[in-house]
Amino acid sequence: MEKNFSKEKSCDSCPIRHRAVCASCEPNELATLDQIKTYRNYDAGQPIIFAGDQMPFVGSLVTGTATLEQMLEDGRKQTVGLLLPSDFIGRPGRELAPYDVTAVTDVTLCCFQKPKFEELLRTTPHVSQRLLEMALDELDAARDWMLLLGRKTAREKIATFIIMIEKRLTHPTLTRHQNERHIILPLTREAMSDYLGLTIETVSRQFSALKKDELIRLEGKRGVTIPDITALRDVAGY
Amino acid sequence: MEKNFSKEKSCDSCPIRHRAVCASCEPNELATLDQIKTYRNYDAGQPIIFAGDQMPFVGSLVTGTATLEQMLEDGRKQTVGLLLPSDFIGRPGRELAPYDVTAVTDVTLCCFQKPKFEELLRTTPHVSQRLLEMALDELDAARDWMLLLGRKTAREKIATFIIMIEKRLTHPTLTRHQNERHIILPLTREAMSDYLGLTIETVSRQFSALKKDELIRLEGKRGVTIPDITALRDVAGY
DNA sequence: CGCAACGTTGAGGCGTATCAAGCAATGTGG
DNA sequence: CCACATTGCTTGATACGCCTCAACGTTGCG
Repeated sequence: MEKNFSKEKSCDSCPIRHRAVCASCEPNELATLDQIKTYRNYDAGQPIIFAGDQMPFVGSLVTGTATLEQMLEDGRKQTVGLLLPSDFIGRPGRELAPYDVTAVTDVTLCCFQKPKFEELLRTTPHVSQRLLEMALDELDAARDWMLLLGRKTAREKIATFIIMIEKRLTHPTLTRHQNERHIILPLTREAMSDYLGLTIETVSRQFSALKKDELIRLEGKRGVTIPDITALRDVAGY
Repeated sequence: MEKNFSKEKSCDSCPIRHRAVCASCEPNELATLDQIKTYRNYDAGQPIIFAGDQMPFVGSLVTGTATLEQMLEDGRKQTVGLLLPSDFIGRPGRELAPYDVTAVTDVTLCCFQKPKFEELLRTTPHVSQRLLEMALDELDAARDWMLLLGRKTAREKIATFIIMIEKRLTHPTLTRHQNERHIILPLTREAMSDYLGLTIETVSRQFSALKKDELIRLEGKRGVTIPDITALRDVAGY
């Protein structure tokens, strides 16, 4: 498992350099960040943060996929955020973690000690502006997901999820045949069910139904080919 | 209907002075805000902003209640945010409104011209810090609502909603008998159903059921007495 | 091979949506 | 002041989508 990042890597070669919280930093600001950053690795399935615990750090997800999740006492679980490379983890100005964070694939984080990062926020407007921008984007994403959870059918939920993953994982430059797309799902059926407010069985059934209607093809457990993405977009209700 | 604010009111006597985006402003910063603010009034039911339209201003809700809502083509609607006094409306750095904003009671806004407010954000760290803080709070609220929409039963949804309204509207100083509370619902049954991802009929039935179980008493259409708020909290699943 | 983890499929039940009727409060015009 | 319409809410009967429980299939690994 050595596609992980070593502690010595510089920000210049960082794959999320231009999308993460550091995106709009000047070279000198980047140098400051460079000094206080540490990489951490987690294996698939490992917890990263527990809800209610002290948060030792904030940071950016560099590689892999993680989920933000919330539970009810009786075990019902809802995933409230999907963290992909460049997403920010943690909240400056708050002691305790509000949600569980779990690695769903192997994960590398670029972490900053919280007090030092908060200091930076006060002195580096580029960082605090970028963080506000990212927080507002996440707020929009959360609100879009509220429409899905509250009003969409199981079929629409699955279609919306596939479209969303395609949008976030596919490079816009690499267009294949006009409308065909191919993705590797970053989540298991169970993780998808927690994200979509469904059961694992319903997720499975809807994947089968979309396949039967030739809106998707399945390759193994994780691979999905979308022969006509506009057709799938119609099913998603945008 | 002259509980509305006149354009001449100063920030000193503003009811949301210490909770809104201006909360941590110094007197001189407040003076700047004072110069660029305008009050606007809307009647109950009136639209404030349409999704997709140019946003002419940003601002704070001073009095009344408004909703942020999103619609699917076929008319299904989901309320994605409840705006109460001190909440911020609009997003600096974005041209178009992402959601419809509707006044559900008579509403007064304290508006700032967008370009001038954005200028202020760059020059007044107290404002941008406060805005980040508020955005992160809203993000947490949206994520808590995702748990409700994705995993809670209709009964739990109604109980959670009542608890949430009680928390946001009741002054913490004014405690009545230990566990008894009284609220005036700011929303109609229909607006509640859109917020909770239910139908109006289900909302009505669950209110009746909670009443039958003596967890609430209903006074007219909008009044609710909660004889034992801890009991209701148990029903809400917190 | 045997087992564990993940996924699929089927049968039946439950909770909420849908459709429909009626009630209470409020407003309107003759 | 009364007939009538309107709006917001409640209640009932029925339908249906998703959940629950259960069995089975597939893949990967010790």
